[in-house]
Amino acid sequence: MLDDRKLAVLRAIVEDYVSTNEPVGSKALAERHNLKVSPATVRNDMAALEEEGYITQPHTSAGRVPTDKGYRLFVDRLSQIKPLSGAERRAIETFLVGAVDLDDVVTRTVRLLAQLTRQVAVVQYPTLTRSTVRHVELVPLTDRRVMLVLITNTGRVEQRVIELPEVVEDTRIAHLRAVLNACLDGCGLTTVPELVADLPERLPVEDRPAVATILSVLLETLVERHDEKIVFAGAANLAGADFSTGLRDVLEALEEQVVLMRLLGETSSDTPSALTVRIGSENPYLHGTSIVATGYGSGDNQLARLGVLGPTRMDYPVTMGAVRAVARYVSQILAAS
Amino acid sequence: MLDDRKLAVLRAIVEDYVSTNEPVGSKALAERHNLKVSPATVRNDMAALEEEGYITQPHTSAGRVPTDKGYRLFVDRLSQIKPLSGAERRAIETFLVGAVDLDDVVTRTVRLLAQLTRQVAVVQYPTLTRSTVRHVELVPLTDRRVMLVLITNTGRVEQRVIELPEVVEDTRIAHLRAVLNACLDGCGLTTVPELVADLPERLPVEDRPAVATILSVLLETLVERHDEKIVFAGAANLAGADFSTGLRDVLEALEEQVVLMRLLGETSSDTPSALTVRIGSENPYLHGTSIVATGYGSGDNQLARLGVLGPTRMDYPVTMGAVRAVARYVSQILAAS
DNA sequence: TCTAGCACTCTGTGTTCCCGAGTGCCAAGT
DNA sequence: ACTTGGCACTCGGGAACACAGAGTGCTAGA
Repeated sequence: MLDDRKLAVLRAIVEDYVSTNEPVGSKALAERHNLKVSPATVRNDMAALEEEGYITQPHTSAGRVPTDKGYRLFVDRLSQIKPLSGAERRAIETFLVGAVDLDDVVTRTVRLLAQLTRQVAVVQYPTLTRSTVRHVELVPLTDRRVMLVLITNTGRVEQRVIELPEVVEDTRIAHLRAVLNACLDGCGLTTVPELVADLPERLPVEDRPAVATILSVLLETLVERHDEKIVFAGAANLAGADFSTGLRDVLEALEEQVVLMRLLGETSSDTPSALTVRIGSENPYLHGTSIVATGYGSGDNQLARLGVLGPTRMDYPVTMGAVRAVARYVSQILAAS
Repeated sequence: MLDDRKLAVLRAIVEDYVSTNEPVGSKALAERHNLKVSPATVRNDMAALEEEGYITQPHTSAGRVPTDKGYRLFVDRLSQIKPLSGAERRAIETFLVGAVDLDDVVTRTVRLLAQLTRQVAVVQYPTLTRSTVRHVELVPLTDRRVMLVLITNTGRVEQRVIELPEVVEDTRIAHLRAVLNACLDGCGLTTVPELVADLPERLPVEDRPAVATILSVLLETLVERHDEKIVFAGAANLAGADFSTGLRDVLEALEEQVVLMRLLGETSSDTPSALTVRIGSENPYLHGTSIVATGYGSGDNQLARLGVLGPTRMDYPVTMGAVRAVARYVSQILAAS
């Protein structure tokens, strides 16, 4: 059905269209790529490719443009991920080195990725799910208020101000802190609920109301942040490219955490570290845009996802290379800290 | 030079142009607003206004459009800030109530403001300068690493991982923590440097290298965050409006902290709580856009600034009302917590 | 199976034309 | 001294039209 030459033609069409942004005709194709056949032959192949739904023509007398299906075939079988240049590698290193905390790592990463791909970069904050408790802190503020600070092994810090139901002395707070840390230090966040379940019973009865309040806030913090924060950068790169779906829709999606989450997520959960490419109408919500994403995190402990979003007409090999490289570097940085 | 009627004409021109986005002609003007004069008279006034530079015409046979100078006069003398409707007030309250921490307050505020004004909202994080230390925490991670956590009275939390030059026992860390808190608790951040200056000398000599390291990181944290974080929301609202300066430039400015800072800031520092309106070419960097901003924070303790950014052709009375109202509510929330 | 030739079909562009909104100015009216 | 109606003028933008050029599909021949 699709012999080698037809595939070569498809590849050429995708490459030309991506670089010129204009429908590509048979003549130009036969010249620029050294297929050693005439335009007429190319035309026949194009007719076949169109028949199969890999390409289409905007109007009767125009060149051909790849369809989503065409891009899909191109990504799956006709292209290979392009590794970064040395200069780009160095840029990544200098950019990420010197990040002072997790916030900083995420911010730098998303900007870096946007700059590298000249598209919109999206980075999900590392999820709490797989991380462990490094320290729990209870800071007395007044005699009725304490601040709960939760520090995880990924460097994330969560804090909450808690109104206590009754006055609690500082020494008791200090005791409770010690108990909590003894109980939770180093434990996975998902196991926290069971670990603290019997805690009130092991403490003096007069402390129980306060403990209950504190624990409920602690648990709430865990669940609440379970749906994660996502940041993006490079919106300016949208200005040039035109989307079939309005620019407005894209910008709205970017600011809508939930939508963004679904765009990034929805991965084949068996291999989270693999590159996911979602092309055009394969996406929920935003048709007309493509997404290249991957998980990051050290080794088998995948923390979250990052990726870029751009027009369907994007340079997939280069973009995939950049996303993969950045994910690796960030994983490395996070593992080291 | 400018009698009352001419001013009324200018006001009418601004209002019509803002609502229709089309150059407004003498006939339509005389009809829609009940100036009780004929189009011809209006034309004479328009000629005078144009002479003075308050309005201009895109081409010879078109209606008039306000100039930056015209908007300036309108804002300063011809309009009054429009208070919010009851529904809008309630929206603000329900939106801001239930924010769990400072991050959350800022995030909700910026979204609220964007939604309310249908433009791009910008909020600067409360600055550390005027705030005070509520608690300093030192958490041992390994025997060579500690985490420094700084909590301020505005609910802000800064953390840093510190590599110590030598192994330090946990008890010493605990002691140092106590010393630091005794020394700094409740003090203004700006006074921290002097307060800790003689600290190494008051401690055992063998601890001094570690203390020096920790203090340097602490001081660095203070200065570094002095230039502040800024967030924005509502970029989707840019999609409709067209800017004379390219959309791309605006998006780039939004992602460039430094530029955004200068746009928000640069206020008459004597009355930080007053509304600042910067119109078109009055802005640095982004001509063709206007900015309505104000300081927020409790009473005389102005913490930071917030505002909105939009096309020069914006509804100033409404926008100013929204900005002022949101700033007040946020100040209230922050003061209460 | 490939190639060359040919007639056909479009889009995009440049040209021309014309309508109408809006203006500026002048002379007459209050 | 201001206001008003009248009038000629200007200019942008849309409609109508022609046309060149790129690209295609098809058929016949190598």
